[in-house]
Amino acid sequence: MGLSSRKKEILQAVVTDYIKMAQPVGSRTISRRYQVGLSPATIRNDMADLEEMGYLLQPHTSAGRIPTQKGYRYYVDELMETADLEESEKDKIKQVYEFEKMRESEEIIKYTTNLLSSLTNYTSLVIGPQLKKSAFKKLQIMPFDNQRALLLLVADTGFVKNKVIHYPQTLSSGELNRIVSYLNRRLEGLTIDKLTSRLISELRRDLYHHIKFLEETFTLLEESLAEDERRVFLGGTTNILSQPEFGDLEKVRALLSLFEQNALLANLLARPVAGIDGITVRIGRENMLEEVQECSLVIATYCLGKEVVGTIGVLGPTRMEYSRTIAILEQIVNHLQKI
Amino acid sequence: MGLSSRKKEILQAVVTDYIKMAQPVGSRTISRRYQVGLSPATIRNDMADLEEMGYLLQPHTSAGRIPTQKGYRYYVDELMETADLEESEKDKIKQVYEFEKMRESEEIIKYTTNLLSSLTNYTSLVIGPQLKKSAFKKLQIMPFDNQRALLLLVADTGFVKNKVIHYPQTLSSGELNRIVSYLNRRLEGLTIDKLTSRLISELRRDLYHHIKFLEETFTLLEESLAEDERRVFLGGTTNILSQPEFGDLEKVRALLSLFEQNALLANLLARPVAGIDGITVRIGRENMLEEVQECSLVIATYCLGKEVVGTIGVLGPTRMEYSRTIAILEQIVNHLQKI
DNA sequence: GGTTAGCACTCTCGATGTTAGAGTGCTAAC
DNA sequence: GTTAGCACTCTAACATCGAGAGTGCTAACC
Repeated sequence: MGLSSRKKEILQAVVTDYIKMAQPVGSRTISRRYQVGLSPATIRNDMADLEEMGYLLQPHTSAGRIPTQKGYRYYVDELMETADLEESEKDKIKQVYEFEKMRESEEIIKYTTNLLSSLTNYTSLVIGPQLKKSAFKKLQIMPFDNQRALLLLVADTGFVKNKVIHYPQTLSSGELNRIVSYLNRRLEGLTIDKLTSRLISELRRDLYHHIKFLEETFTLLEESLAEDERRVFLGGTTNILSQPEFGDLEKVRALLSLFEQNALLANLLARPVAGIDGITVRIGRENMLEEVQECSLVIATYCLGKEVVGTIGVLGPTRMEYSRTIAILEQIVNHLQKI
Repeated sequence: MGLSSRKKEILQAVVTDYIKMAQPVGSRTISRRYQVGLSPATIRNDMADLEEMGYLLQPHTSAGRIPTQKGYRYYVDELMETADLEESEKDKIKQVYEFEKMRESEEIIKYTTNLLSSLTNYTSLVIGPQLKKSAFKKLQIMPFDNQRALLLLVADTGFVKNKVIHYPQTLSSGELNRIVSYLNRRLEGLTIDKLTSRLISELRRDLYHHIKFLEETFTLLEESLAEDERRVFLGGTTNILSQPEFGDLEKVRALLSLFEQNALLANLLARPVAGIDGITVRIGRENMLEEVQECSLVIATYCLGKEVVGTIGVLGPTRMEYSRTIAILEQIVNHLQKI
């Protein structure tokens, strides 16, 4: 892609201006607003070339140009300068995580979504640390009456899953205790994702006379795995409505109903092929879902220790302030890693 | 309000037709579509009267009439006929609750919101059984290491609240156990809303050397109270977008951002002065929040035993299918009560 | 007196026409 | 290779117009 340095400059100017103004940018605008020292006519020639190469397009014959998705991609990969956040913004981030330091993880996630959406003015998506990756700590059964009991599953990261289960009246409390302590012995210290169906059927064999009762227990375990993976927290879903590209109610509808479908969202955030600094940018049609083909998604993953534990992303129009968004994500991930 | 029976008939026709068609209804339409046996001219006269009395209004001089909020109120209170649901709809409701019978309460709530919004095509709001009203079952502390522990609060309805707390290293495990069992003894069987600040300070006095540590425990208790009361589950938030009255993006924005604010929503559903069958209808400006002054809210409460435990509501345009919505709510509440 | 037919009037909505402005592409000069 | 000039194109905004729907009023009718 050997773009001449002048073409790069012009492309950069177009993208920058369009991101800021949300309006097709013409040759005159560039020559006035950016110190390229070129006349509109020259710029026009280069813009015509850039259009032919697929980086720009004209909404109609006599309008300015707007970047294509290819244009944004080139901008993100090659032209974009890294942004600096204002001190006040850095402080804001810092405060949130200092103030909320000792809260449980769901709280942290919620605060993160809010923070992220309010800083970026786009929609934020956060997937928390996965139960999957944390180690099994304890399983406990707490009887209510002689039919129902509360089943608790505790992970060493402080996660708790709970479920009301039914158990056979024939089961004596001594027997129950033996089963529970047996399960605890077998599961001790395992990370949850080791709890495969193989292990489960092994356990089931060992405890075969209580199958029905245990079934519910295992169901909970399996469910927590599946469910946990999919739970996406959203923030600032309305922010995206103030973007001029969403003047159309149909698009809004499509997007909002996507927001109601956790499974799809989880998919959207999944498999980020790490780019620079572990941040991935997906522009328009690079996203698989049709509803967001006019949107861009900036995704970061954060780690505790070595494992990737969470994903955090920002969804905005393709005309997104990429560099700023990336800077904000980096800051936030930094703070999250410390917890 | 002595409306002549003919005027009632006409008012009813206007409301019914407008609810179905979403278009101002004229005198000709009424005389054709409804068998009142009157000429348009007569109807016009009565409509002019109804307008003067404040039940109808004209969007502009030469359009048909639409009901005012006063008109809807009169319709709901006096004219509306109770609707019957289709068998298939009743079945749908039945199936959901049979299939999900044994699930935990959060699941039930989620399924209810979905069911309700899909049946009505409006937005559904559900507040679950309040932790407040359930009885304290057990408090448990599970140490992770010598600084942090997991605090579990279990209610007899199967609710679990959990929090990671920090505790002083100086605290021996024997002492910890004594404290926990002391708290359990004191709290046994109390409903959570009895756990007032008076009781807390009493407990605090008794255990004054461990104040700092316990502080976090009590904070959790108090938080669960407050938080729990506010948690509103939403369903079908996008449904409302397909209503013609929300063609305006600004209204949509206002409404959707309201949906993000749980506290406001909880307030909206609060203090329903029970009407017929425990169902309350709030039309337009009868709602306190500005964002929903062009919406109507139909609220039902459901009970387990004697206490009111939950609230369930439907938010739609003032031009809502009141009778149908009420019928659906009644059905669902019936099923909920059985659980 | 209540009801109806007739008619002139009003207002909206969509289609059509017009204009100003922005931006282009091309050509010719620098 | 760059620039100035100019004719051309397209959109967005505004005004104009006619059709259609529905009204209010008046006068006739039962």
